[in-house]
Amino acid sequence: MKTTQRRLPRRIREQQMIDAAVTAFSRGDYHSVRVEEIAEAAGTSKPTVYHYLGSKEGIFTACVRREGERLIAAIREAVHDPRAAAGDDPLRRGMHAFFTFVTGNRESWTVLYRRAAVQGEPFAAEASRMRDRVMDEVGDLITSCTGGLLGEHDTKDAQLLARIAVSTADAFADWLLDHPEESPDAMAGHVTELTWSHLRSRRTATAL
Amino acid sequence: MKTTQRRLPRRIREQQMIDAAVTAFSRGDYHSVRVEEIAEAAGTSKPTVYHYLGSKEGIFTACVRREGERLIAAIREAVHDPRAAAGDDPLRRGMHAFFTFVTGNRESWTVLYRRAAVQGEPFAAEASRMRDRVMDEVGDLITSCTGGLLGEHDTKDAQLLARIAVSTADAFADWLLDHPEESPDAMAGHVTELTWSHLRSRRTATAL
Amino acid sequence: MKTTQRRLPRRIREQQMIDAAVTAFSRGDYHSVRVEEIAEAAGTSKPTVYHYLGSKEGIFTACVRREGERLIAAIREAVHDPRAAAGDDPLRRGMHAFFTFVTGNRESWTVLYRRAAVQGEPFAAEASRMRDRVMDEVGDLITSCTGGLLGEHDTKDAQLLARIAVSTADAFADWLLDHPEESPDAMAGHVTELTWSHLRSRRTATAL
Amino acid sequence: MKTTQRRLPRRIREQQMIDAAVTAFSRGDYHSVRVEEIAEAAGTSKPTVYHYLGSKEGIFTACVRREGERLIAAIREAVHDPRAAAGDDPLRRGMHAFFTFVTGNRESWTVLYRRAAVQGEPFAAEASRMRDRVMDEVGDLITSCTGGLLGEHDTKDAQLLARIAVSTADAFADWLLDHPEESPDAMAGHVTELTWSHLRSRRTATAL
DNA sequence: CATGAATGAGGCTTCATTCAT
DNA sequence: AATGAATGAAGCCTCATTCAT
Repeated sequence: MKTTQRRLPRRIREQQMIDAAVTAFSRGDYHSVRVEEIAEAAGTSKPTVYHYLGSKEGIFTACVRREGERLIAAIREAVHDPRAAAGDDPLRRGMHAFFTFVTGNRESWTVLYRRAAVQGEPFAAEASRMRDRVMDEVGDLITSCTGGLLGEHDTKDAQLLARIAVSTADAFADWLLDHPEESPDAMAGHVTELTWSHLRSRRTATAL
Repeated sequence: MKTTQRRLPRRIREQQMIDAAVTAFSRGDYHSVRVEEIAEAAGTSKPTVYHYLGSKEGIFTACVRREGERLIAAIREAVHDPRAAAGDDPLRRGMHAFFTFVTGNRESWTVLYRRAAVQGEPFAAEASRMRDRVMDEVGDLITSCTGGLLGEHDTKDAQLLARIAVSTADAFADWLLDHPEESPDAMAGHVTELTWSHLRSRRTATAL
Repeated sequence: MKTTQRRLPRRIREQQMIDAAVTAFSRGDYHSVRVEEIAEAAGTSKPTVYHYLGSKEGIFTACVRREGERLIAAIREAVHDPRAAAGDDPLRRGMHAFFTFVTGNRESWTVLYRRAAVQGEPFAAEASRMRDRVMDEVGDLITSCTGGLLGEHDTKDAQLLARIAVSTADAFADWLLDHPEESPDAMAGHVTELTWSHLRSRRTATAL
Repeated sequence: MKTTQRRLPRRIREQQMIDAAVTAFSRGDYHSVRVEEIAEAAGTSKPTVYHYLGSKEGIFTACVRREGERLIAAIREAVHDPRAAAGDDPLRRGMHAFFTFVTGNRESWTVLYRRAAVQGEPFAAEASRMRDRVMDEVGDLITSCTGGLLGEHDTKDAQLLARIAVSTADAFADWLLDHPEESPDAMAGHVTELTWSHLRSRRTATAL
């Protein structure tokens, strides 16, 4: 029984396409993905995909944009969550949301983080930009939650810490894949812990 | 005037080809690299490349193998360096060698670490194997240098720490690209520092 | 704000479509024109265009037919113009009308004269037929206005002269594009002049 | 029996390709020609065509260039022919060579003269340039052979006359296709005759 | 050893055309 | 009357790979 409908409104089809594309691009390099496989997975044909998303690069860009925005939104919502307990740590909440996204949306994360690291290919430009925006978001999170802790070079230090946090989260997420017995929540705690620990060690060091 | 010689002995030509290929594969996906461009960069023609390395996959495999072995050898040599001072920390020396390789051989590292992260492509198998061997090497390094510190789950914990160390090193190396004012040596120290710090924090935690 | 009206009577919409199509077909080959662009320029959608004109070939045919008839009608009206002065030369009037059309309706003329010169394409059949009808019209004009001047092979000679007149008019029209300082009227006079001059020279030549 | 050889030197294959392409482009619009048909007609495969000529546009450009140069060379050789009789008219010789080319190389002429008249397509740029060069060549021919006859606006007038001569030759050549009984030589004579007759009529007119 | 010549296979993209509403 | 949705078919171009010299 095919559940995929014929004749869907554009908005829905477009999302299905991006869903399929995220999966495809997470599985292999940009160049190893064939547009046809995306079309089939989305229950349509190549021409429709081109009609909506313009080009293979357009497909990729749409993926990166949608998933990047989702991740950033997830972090922000967690940080500003009005239901959070009063004494709760916003940095912890933000990092938790971040790690939850990274582990719970492997495919999105792979596209965002891994596929951006290619030089000189036009399709990588958007990915690279989005990668930076994500890094900045985490950096801002750290900055805004640790005022004063970092000393003079706040922004720069926060950026480096953000990179470390992100790559650590990535390593943890990878680890989870091979070790399903571990609890993601515990892992999330550790990412936050490590970040805090780095922060504390910065207090004594004049510069990293 | 071409400086590349005609009629070189096989071993030399092969190395030139692999040099060219590492550069090429570091610049973009496996699929975005054309065999012809490798041949040209190596100062030969396509048929010769095929004669020596067999296929595109063979070229890639040769790259991964050579660079992987070089990295592993570099770590081992540093750890067992007979010229090292008596009180010197072997873990520190090993991590330093590792980080030195990662930053000093960007192209090799990119091929080794980034191009391996693709599923379902035959060419990725060797890379994935080599990636694991590198992780294991770092894991062994940690294990052998911290006997007792990690508690019961020594090996497993060491592996996780190795992953974090490697991904952190990768993040630092990236950071260096955007911040040339930082000293690679200082960064190397920090990678080691962070690893140690994680190790210490493990002593108190019941399980990661 | 779209100025094109929705829900127009069929005849009007059809004319708008043909207008748009003539413009489109004058700009490039038959094959370089997309039906969608015609639909858009006509303020409708593709299905409507198909509903009215049947197929791309149908669109092209409609253009050729309409513009061809317009040109022929223009010549005839000029020749038989009841308001023309008594001693006026009908050949001159006809040639003038012809040239006026050619320069004043560049797009129509381009479709009629240039797009017909393709072999083996079904869409060219109608254009070719219309091209011949136009030639014949000019040939008839010459024949009917110069009875006796041409000698025995009247019709054949008139046809050749018609071809020369037409291609000369085309050359003049092209020339006008690059030299806006020239007056179309003067050019029209010259086309007629040249035709007359050829006619006179035929009188003495035994055979062209 | 296939006469086409496998494994030909590049220079030869390239010429065969251009031969095939001229034929193909003369038969229909640029867009109606498929690269594969050119490859087949040249006894090769598409990739080889692309390897040598780069792109469809490159194929077209190569045709226009080669045939244009041939035509221009033919005119020049005829004009400067050292074997020509002393009292012979160079204009007549040049026009004869021109007309001989136009009728004897229908396909080349069609590509040069007809396929250039498309706006806004990149492939037409070279054709347009070559078309102009041919016109200029004929214009120069007229100028250099009629010093003083044209009055003050020599160059401009010569250009207009060149256009008329060319379009007339085109009309004659077309006519010959439908009337094989006519002698090309006689036609060539008429083209020259008409050009001279126009020239003479210019002597009295102050400006065309 | 070395390479110029050649191609099968496959991917991106476009377009005329139809359907269902 | 009108159109948003959808696609089969086809064309341009690239690339890994093989021969024959």
